Amino acid sequence: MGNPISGERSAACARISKFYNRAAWIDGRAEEQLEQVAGWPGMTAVAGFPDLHPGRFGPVGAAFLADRIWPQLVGPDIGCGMALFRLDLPRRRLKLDKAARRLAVLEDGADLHQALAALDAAGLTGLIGPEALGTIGGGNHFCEVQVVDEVMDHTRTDLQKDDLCLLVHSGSRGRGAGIFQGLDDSWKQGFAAESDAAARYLALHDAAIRWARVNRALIASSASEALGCEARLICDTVHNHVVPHSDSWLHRKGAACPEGGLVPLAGSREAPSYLLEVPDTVPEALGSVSHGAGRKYDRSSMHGRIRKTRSDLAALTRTRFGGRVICGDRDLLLEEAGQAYKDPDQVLQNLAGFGLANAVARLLPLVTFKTTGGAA
DNA sequence: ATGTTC
Repeated sequence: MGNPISGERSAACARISKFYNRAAWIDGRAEEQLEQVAGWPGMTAVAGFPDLHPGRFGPVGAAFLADRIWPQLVGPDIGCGMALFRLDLPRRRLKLDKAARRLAVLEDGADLHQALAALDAAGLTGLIGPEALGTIGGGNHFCEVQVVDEVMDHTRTDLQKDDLCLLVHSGSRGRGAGIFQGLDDSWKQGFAAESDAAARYLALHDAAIRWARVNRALIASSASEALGCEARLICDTVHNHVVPHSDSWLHRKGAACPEGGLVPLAGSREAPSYLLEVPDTVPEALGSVSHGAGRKYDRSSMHGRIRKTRSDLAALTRTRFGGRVICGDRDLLLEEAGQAYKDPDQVLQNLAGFGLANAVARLLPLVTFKTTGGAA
């Protein structure tokens, strides 16, 4: 990665706060990245969370406070986030294989009329189009039916054990990536807060954020319609964005911004997810918290960790909870295997230990939808 | 991450 300003030595390193202990699985390269970014010009504070892992331009699972805007600390998927919905479908009415088949409608995206109406309601008409709206995308994105396994704090939710939920992880699809790639090279040194380049970036960024929220809502709408029920939003939290924060700019990269004091923490297809309450009482955490378990192993290394026989790959489509995984892309199926991710219970233990979050509910995966198609 | 693509 390296400091993007060659030759310029930063006067001082930002304050670095690490919210994990020795028991946490942290890749040394991610910590090196955290320390390097802390030395970038104008950086005043950085926070690393227990899901920390290496990224392209800096670590993922971290928040960065600076006097300028660094688009690479938001990354290409501007507006990516996790939205959790409650489904008004009794668990006994969910047939896993039938649900798995019906969720294939997500491959098509949203109905065009519905998409245009949703964009209009979000004030995006004329700013950003409906193409790919309602689609999940690739990588770590998914739409997952989950069941509430236990409610730990009934004061923060009306969820009950055995309720069904939908967790949607998606972002701005090609929009954010296009915005990032379309920037002139001056982004490599950060945008001065008052510059025209910053204003142009922020306008596009804000539209991508809103588009990504609409995208998650439409994914949930399509999924719940396919399952014959309705989805009610619990919270929708963004984890890739830059926002004003105490006279500076707060960058979140794989670090969630709570909504109504709540955040979903995604586990994996082989591990629980959690609904967290975030008291926001630790200023060094920069109003942020983990959005998931975090990768343990990078994508390429997963190809050497799992055998690719027909039966080994078939085993990846069933989970230890008896759940289903729909992923017609063989590479993606193993790159996103449960073992590629850290233990969410360990992540939660660290967050709770530092006073950043408490578990409200534990949810188990039942149907993890990625894609029907892809590589043969 | 990606209207990515050997």
